[in-house]
Amino acid sequence: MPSFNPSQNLAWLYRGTSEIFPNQPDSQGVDENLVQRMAQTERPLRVKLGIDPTSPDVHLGHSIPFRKLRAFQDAGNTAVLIIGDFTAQIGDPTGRSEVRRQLTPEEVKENAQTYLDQMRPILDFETPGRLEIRYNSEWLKQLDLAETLGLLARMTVGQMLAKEGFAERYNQDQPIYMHEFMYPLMQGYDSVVVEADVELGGTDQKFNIAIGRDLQRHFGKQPQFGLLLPILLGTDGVQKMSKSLSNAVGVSEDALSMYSKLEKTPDAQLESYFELLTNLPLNQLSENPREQQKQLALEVTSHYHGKETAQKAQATAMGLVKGNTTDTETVPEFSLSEVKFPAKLFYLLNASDLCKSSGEGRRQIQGGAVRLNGNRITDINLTFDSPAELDGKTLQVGKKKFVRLVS
RNA sequence: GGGUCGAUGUCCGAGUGGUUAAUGGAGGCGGACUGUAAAUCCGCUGGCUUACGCCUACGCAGGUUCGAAUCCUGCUCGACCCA
Repeated sequence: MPSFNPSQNLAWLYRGTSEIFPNQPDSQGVDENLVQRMAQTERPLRVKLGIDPTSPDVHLGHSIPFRKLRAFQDAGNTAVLIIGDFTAQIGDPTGRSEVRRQLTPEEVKENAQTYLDQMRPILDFETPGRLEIRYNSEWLKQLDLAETLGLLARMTVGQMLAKEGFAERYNQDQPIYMHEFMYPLMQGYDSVVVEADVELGGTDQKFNIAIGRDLQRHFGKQPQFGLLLPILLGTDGVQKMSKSLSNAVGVSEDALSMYSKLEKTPDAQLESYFELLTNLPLNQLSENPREQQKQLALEVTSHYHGKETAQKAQATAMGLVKGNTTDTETVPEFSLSEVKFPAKLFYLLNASDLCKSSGEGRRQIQGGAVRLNGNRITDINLTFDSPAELDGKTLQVGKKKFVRLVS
């Protein structure tokens, strides 16, 4: 049973929350005031979060609703995680998404598993009754045409076209396929089936979550609350965090690169990163932005790698900047055994993934970005005859990409 | 179903027979500066371990030409208008 008490500190609920709806703080109604719903419901609330199993790469942006979900778990509620294996075929039409390839059940399962593994540091998987995982193909696959039409009949074309993603695409003369209109309805139907009390999502999910409420009412269920969380901006501080925009910090990245990326968080981004990615009290942060960057990087890296590793990463990162290549414990290794010698330097850059192509490797060398053990190298044709020449040395591109060469 | 227009590199967008990986912008990467931030300035921004060379590129497939992203034919896809 939830041990919720309205008088207790609700900071965990509101921290980093963009909007809760419906929201009538003065109301005693369990359908209008989430606090009342929590207080008056004699069972754990069912808090729903849907995930898209198309890409198994999870970054800090994805972690935000999970962190909130964890907070609900800790308050005694049940996290209902929906794996959107059926909806994944369509894709949420917020962007310019198109028809997607249907994933095989095996792929879905594998992606979902990978996804969950990466969320392990965040979510409570252990406590009985705190986590429920469902695949939405379980019920969506069963819908027949009559039922589907019933769902479609809940919405007008005008309402659909008012949705953010659709409106933009419509105005930009981009194609919108009929079946994409089904996405919000299917997501809403998920809420009906799992009897969600609360659905978490980014602010871009408001429309979909609202439809969930409509459908729940239509099917005679108690409507859910929507709890919206801000979309995390990427490390560029401009666009939302996304792997394809290469401004993301992956939750499964090694400690050093995670630390290094977060350490250069733009000043303007610091506060929201602290608010959304840590539990640190915001009024106790250092005044100095440089110190804040370090604190943030250390804190978040600790979540995923443990405090000790995070501290080592910090020490290594600070050392590497100064050209110190001795304390390289947390620097990823690259084995020279797969390389054919003699080997050109630019080839090594490519092979070790420091550069995306050997062409880029050449350019980086020309641009003065490449260092070996801290010494800048500008000779494009530099060639090494044997692994022995390189064993134990640190190869670096730019300020944050390092690799330790081992034979 | 008919008509009109359109499809170019990560994105936007020039180019409408001829040195050319293809103007420009954005973004990205790198350098200087700095606080591994911002701002600013500068450079790079298809691929290839044998690089004054080879390969792949302007929706797809053919064709015309010494030569095409640019011309022709067919196809695919999109937008708009008409039905």
